[in-house]
Amino acid sequence: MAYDFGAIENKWQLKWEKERTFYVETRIGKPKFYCLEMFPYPSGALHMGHVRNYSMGDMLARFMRKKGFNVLYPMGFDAFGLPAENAAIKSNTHPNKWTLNNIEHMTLQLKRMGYSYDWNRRVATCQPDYYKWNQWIFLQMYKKGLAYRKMAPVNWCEKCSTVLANEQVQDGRCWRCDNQATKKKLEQWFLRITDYAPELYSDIDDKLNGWPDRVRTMQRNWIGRSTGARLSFNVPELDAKIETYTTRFDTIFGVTYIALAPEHDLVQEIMKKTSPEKCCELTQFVEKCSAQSSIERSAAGGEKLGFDTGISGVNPVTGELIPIWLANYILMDYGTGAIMGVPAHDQRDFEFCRKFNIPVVPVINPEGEVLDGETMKESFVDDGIVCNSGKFNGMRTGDAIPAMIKWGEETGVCAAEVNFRLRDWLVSRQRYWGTPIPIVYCDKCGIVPIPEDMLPVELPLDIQLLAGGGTPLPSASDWVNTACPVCGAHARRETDTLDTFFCSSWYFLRYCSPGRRDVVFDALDTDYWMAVDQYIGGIEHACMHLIYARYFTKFLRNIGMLRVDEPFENLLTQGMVIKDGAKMSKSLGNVVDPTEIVNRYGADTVRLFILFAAPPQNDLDWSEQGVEGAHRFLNRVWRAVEENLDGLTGYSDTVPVSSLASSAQKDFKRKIHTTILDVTRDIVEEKQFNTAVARMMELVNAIYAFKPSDSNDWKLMREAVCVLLNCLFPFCPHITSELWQMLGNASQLDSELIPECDGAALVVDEVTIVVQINGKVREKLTLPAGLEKRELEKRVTEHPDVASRIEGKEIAKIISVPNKLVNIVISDE
RNA sequence: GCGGGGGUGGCGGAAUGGAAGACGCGCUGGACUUAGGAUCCAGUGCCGCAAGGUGUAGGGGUUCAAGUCCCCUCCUCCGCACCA
Repeated sequence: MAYDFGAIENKWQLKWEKERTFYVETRIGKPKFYCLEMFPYPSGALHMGHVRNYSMGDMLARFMRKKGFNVLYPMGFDAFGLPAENAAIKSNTHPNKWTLNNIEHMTLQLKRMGYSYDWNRRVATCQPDYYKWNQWIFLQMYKKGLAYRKMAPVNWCEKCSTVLANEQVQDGRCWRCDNQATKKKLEQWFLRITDYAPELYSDIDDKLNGWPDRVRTMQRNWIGRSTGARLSFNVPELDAKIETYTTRFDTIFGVTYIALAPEHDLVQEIMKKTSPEKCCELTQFVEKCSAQSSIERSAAGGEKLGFDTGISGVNPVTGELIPIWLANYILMDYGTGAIMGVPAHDQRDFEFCRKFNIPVVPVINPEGEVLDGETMKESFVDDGIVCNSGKFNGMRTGDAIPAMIKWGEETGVCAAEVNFRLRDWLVSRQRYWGTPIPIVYCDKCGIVPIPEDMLPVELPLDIQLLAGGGTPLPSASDWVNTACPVCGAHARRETDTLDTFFCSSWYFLRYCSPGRRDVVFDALDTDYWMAVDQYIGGIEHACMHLIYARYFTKFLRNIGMLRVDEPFENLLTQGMVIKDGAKMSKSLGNVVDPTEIVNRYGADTVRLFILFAAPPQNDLDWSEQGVEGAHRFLNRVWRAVEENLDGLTGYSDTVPVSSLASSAQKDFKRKIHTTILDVTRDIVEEKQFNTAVARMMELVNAIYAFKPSDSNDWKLMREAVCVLLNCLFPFCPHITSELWQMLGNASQLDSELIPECDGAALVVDEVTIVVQINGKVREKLTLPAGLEKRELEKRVTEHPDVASRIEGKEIAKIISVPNKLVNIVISDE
C-alpha cells in the first residue's frame, strides 16, 4: 500500500474538525502556552510566507500540547485596509464582499494545511463585533487625553481631490492620474504614544529578553532616547522665541545661524515683516521643500536648500546676533522643528554654510590640532578639546557637555532634557475601509465622543466607492449628519477612519475571550492566557506593529484591565521565502502557489520542507528538488512502518538497556533516546527547527540500518518508530497519525505525550579521543569513557602511534579535555 | 543618509573556543531492472597517484587550540513612520 497523502490528509482533517480536537478553554491551574502568529491580511490567497509562518507556529503548538500544556493557538484576519478598496474599484464589487470572500477562501486553505487552530476564536477586524472594541479603546484613550487632534500634512492629489497613501505616491506623482502630488495640511487624530516612550524604551532592556537582539536594537533606535538640553533663542524683531534641542550643548559657542523647518509656525510671523516680493519667493521655497520626502530632505549629502529670512536671533550665551534661515533639511515633526546651526561640528550644517557663505566657527579641536573655520573641508564631529568657549576652553568633550549644561541651567540659558525620537502616532486616515472614529462634531458642543452604549458606530456598507480612490464617507449624508448625543443638536460624524495598525495592536487580547458582546475581553481569560509565550512573524513589523502592541498593552494595564507589562514574552522573526534569488512576487513571476504544491505532494511534505530548508530567521530558498527530498523522506518513513508491520505489531513492551546484549542494540537504543533529547532542545531552546528535522532523518537512517532478528530487536524497532512518530507529529501530523493507527495504537497521537528520554540509554563505554600535536589533529584513539586527565594523558602518550610521533621531542605541556581531546605541545618542532 | 543583519563545498545549511562541512539537495560509480524520473549500496571541500598539504570573504591579533572572541577592510541583503 503506497503512501496516499491525499486520502490520509483529508481523513484526519475531517476527524479533527468533527471532533473539535483543537478547541481550548481557560483552565486555571493547568500550565498554559499561548502560541501566536501575526494574523494575515486577507489578500485573497495564502502565499508561501504565510505557510512558513504558520507551519512554524503549528509545529510549536502541537509540540507543546504533547509536552502537556494547555495551548491557545488562534487565528484571525487583519481585514481593513487599502487593498480591499483598490480591488473593489477595479472589479466593481464592495470591499466588504471582497474581504469576506477572501477570508472564507483563506480559512479553507489554512485548514488544508492541517493547522490546529481553535477556529472558535477566529476574528475578522472588519466586522462590527470586533471594531466596536477599537472604538471603545479609542474612547478610553480620549478620556485620558491620549487621543487628540492636530494639524498634519498629507499627500494630496489636486486632480483626484483625494489624499494619497505614501504607497500611492510614485516619484512624487499620483499613481492614478500621474498628476504632481502635493502636501496639504489637515486636522487629524493622534495618539500620544510619546507619553509612554520612557517605559517603552527602558522595558526593551528589562523585559524583552526573549526577543531577538536585532529587534530590540531596532526598537531602541526607533524610540531613540537622547540626553541633551533645550534652549531658546530670542528674536527681538518678532518679539518671539525659537525653541531648539541639542545633544551637543558643548558646541553652543559655535552657533552661527538658526535654521527653521519651512513648516515652522514662526514662518507666518516672518512673512508679516517681509516685503511682498520676498514673501512670494518664500512661499515658493516652502512649497518646494514640502514636495520633498523627509528622507530626501534629511539625508546627509542630500542637496541643501535654504532661504535667508533677513531676521536675526540672539545667541543666549554670547549675546551675538545670528541670522535665521529656513532649511529643507529641518523637519517640523522631528524635535522642535528648529535647530541651532553649528557648521564646524555637524556635517549637514557644514554643507549648508559652505553653500550659503555662513561663517564656520570651530569650538572643538582634535587632539594636537587647531581647526580653521575658513579652510576646514568637513565638519569635526568627534570628541576633542573645547576652544573659543570662554572658561570652558581646554576641557574634553566628555566632561564639557555635563559641565556646560550645568552652567547653562544655573544661568537660566538651557534646561537639561531627555528626548525621544519617537513621534506621536497619527491614526486618522482619509479612507473608507476602516474603523469609523467614534466622534461627532456638534454645532453647539464641538467635539463630542460617542457614548459607549451607542457603540459600535457602524461603517455604512450601502455606499458607492469613488473612482479616484478617495473616501466616500464625507458625502454619505445620511450617515454623516446625525444628532449630538449630548444636546441633540445637529452634528456631523468624524469621517476619518482608524489606521489598521489600531486593529492589530490588541487582537491577541480578543482571542482570549472570543465572541464576548459585553466586554472587550474578560480579565479571567487574559490573566490566565497573557502574556503570549511565543509570537511568530516577519521582521518587517520590528518597529511599528510591535511598538504599538506594547503601547496598547501598557495603556490597558494602566487603566486596570491587564496585569502584564509586556504582551509578547518570546518573539521569533522568520525570514522571507525567496526564489531564484529574489523575494516571491507577482511582478517577478516567481510565485509558487501553496495550493498547487499541496495538491502535488501533500501538506505534510510542504510543512516538512519549509521547516527543514533553512533556520527560521534566515531567508528560505524555495527549491522544487528540496520539496521532492522532503517527500522522499516521508515515503521512507511510510515504508519503514508498512514493510515491517508484522514485526512491529507483534510486541508492545520496551526493552530496558540492562537487557540489551549487543553493541548494535545499545547503539540503536542510544540513537533513539538522543533523538528525543536533541529534537526537544532544538525546538524549545534553540528554535532551530531545521536541525530538529535533521535529527529525525538520522533516526530514520538508523532504523533502516538496523536489521532485526530476535524479539528484543523488534521491540527496539517498535520503540524507535514510536519515538519517531511522536517527534515528527508536530511537523507532519497527518502521516504520523495514520501510521500510529496502523501500529494498532488506540490513543490519538496528538494527545500522546512525547516519550521521556531514558538517561541509562545515553551512557557510552568508549569514546574517541582526538590527539593533537601543537594544535593539529594527528591521531584518533578509541579509549574507555570517563578517564581522568592524568590517566588519559598517560594512555595517549604511551600509545605506540602517538609515542612514535613525539619520540625525542621535548613536551612543553599537555592540554587535555576528558572524553574529548589531548593536545600535546612540543617546543621547537 | 541613518539603522540593522549576513558572508562556511556545486546549492540549502551543521558545528557549548576542542575532529570544519551533521542532515538534505545535486553530482559520480555500482546493484536490481524491459525501463528508471522508483528503490538500495558506495563515493563526493580543494590540490595530490599517494604520503601529505590546504581550507570558513580579505588582512591583522588573543589562545595550547579560532568558522566561533577582538580590531581593520571588502562585498551583500533588509527596514526607515499613510502597504500590511
